[in-house]
Amino acid sequence: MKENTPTEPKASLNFLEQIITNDLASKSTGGKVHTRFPPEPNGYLHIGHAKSICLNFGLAQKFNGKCNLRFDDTNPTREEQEYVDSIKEDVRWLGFDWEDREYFASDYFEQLYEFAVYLVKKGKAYVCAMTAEEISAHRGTPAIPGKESPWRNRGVEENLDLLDRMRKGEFPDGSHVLRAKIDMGSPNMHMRDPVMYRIMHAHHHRTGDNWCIYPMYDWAHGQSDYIEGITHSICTLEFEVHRPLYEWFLNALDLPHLKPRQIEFARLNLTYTVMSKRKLLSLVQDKQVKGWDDPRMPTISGLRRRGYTPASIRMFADRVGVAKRENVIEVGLLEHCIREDLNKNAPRAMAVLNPVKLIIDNYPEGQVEEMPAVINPELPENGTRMVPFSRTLYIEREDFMENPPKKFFRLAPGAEVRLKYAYIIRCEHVVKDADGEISEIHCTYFPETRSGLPSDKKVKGTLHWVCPEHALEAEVRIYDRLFSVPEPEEVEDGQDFRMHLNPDSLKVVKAWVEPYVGDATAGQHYQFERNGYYVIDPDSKTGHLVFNRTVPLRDSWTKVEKNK
RNA sequence: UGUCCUGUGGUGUAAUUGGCAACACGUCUGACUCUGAAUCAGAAAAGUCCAGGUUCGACCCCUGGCAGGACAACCA
Repeated sequence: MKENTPTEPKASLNFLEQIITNDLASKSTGGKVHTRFPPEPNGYLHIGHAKSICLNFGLAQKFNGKCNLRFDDTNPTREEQEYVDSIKEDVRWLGFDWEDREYFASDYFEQLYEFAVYLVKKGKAYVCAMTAEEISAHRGTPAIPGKESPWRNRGVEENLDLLDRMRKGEFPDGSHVLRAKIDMGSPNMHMRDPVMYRIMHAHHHRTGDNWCIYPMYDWAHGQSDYIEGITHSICTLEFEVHRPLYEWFLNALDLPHLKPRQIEFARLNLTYTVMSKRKLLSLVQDKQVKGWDDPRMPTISGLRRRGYTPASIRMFADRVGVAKRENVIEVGLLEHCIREDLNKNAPRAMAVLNPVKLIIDNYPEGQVEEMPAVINPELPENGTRMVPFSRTLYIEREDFMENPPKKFFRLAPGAEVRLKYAYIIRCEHVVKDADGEISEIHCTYFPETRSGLPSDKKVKGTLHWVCPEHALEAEVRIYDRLFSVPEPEEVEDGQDFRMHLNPDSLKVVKAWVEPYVGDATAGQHYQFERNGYYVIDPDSKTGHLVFNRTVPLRDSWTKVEKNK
């Protein structure tokens, strides 16, 4: 089937594009742009990472450069192959290609070690035997300068020997570290002799037991960027204070080639959402959600299962923009992006989620008509599907009111509406059960108003419907926002963000859907007309359809009602 | 009582570098409609954190405040 692919030109440049444009003009990066997306494989990617992925790969695309995928795997105690796999799947799913440039910081361990030896020989690094607690105590606070380590002025030969023995495994964890010799009095904490290597006798997912010393982030990252020929190393704001250190290492190494430059941007925040890995993990562990790919999670795998498309997420990343100021994006924008994509591309179907029986008294018993229905009015060339119509139907319970308010365009005693793709009907009377609940709505139909026939008869409302005889039963999972307040992380001391969990974030209902969706497979999107966008969940099996609600249609009627 | 970063409609991002603020989402009207969707037309909404200064002219430059954020893992 044909699909709509939205593209939009962008006039002005964001601050990253401006920097790159200038660098290109001045040839300061050799006329090249080379970025990287550097996840640590210790968890699942979320929508915030998607922003970074779109930024890094997008910038490379826009300026005819390249973008690497690099796993920042310098801490063997937290990282696993499982995460490497999920990250690759997510980046690929988002639509980006790192070609053969799949790298791991752990590939550079040997090179990094040689760099470290160089710094030791230059007198710019030393082995320190203080405990973690002592180092911490000596470091001071942001407002109070630190004190120098007693080991700071050891000779080069001794440092070399100690470093060598650290690598060989002669020392237990925590007994020594290699530190850069910078300035314990620096107002920047990160410059107070930062740790470069720590001893960890741990098995690494890629290097196995080859190493028992592992580089710290600050020591590994910039040098990895350099090794890969990265020109613009784009990261989030919290690394801003690390930049002097990033540059210090690169300078101290007296490197022959072009040095990368670190540029920071403000991370994504979303209303009604938490984004920190720790908090997301706690939701999984406490079983508040069913896993990392629960459709309520802001993880890429969760959004995918929810029914978000790669195009919608890319569009979102484009529209939120990039800057250096803290921001909180309204989820409404994300929802708008998926609606825009799905409106243009998702086939329509009729589904009734909360049925009430409707009987057309003057329609021949036993007769079934196949009504042609447009698959997608935005893509008329995709044709029509046939929907069976009969004397007894299901319509949505909320589409009928015995005592309707004014401007209620739906069904009510004496009122006329169109059944979409079929006939105009008039409600004659209702039948109630013992509890006073409406069990049948009786109507008459006007044969000359059959869809497609010329008829002057006009009605204000159009209802969707389903024929119980032919409809398929389905499980529908109606998802809503996971949190009930815009900023769930804003809690008072002693309170927990989980107090803001939305108790109604998932409702499971039984529904009836028209037959033509029957042979669709997991991941297929639909618009249930007048209701919302849905996607077939991987749990779906033949004979047991499962749909997830991605997002409801905009609804100005219930909005009007609510505002009363 | 340290260092660094950031302050533009409700939200986010612009203003081609000093020429009286634009776009998107949202909101509100109205049109159209066999989806109360989509689409189309229109409106309200900031005078750019504050106070000075430079200038014919400041969101943009200078000075001083104020507010918010980041930084004290052998995490990334």
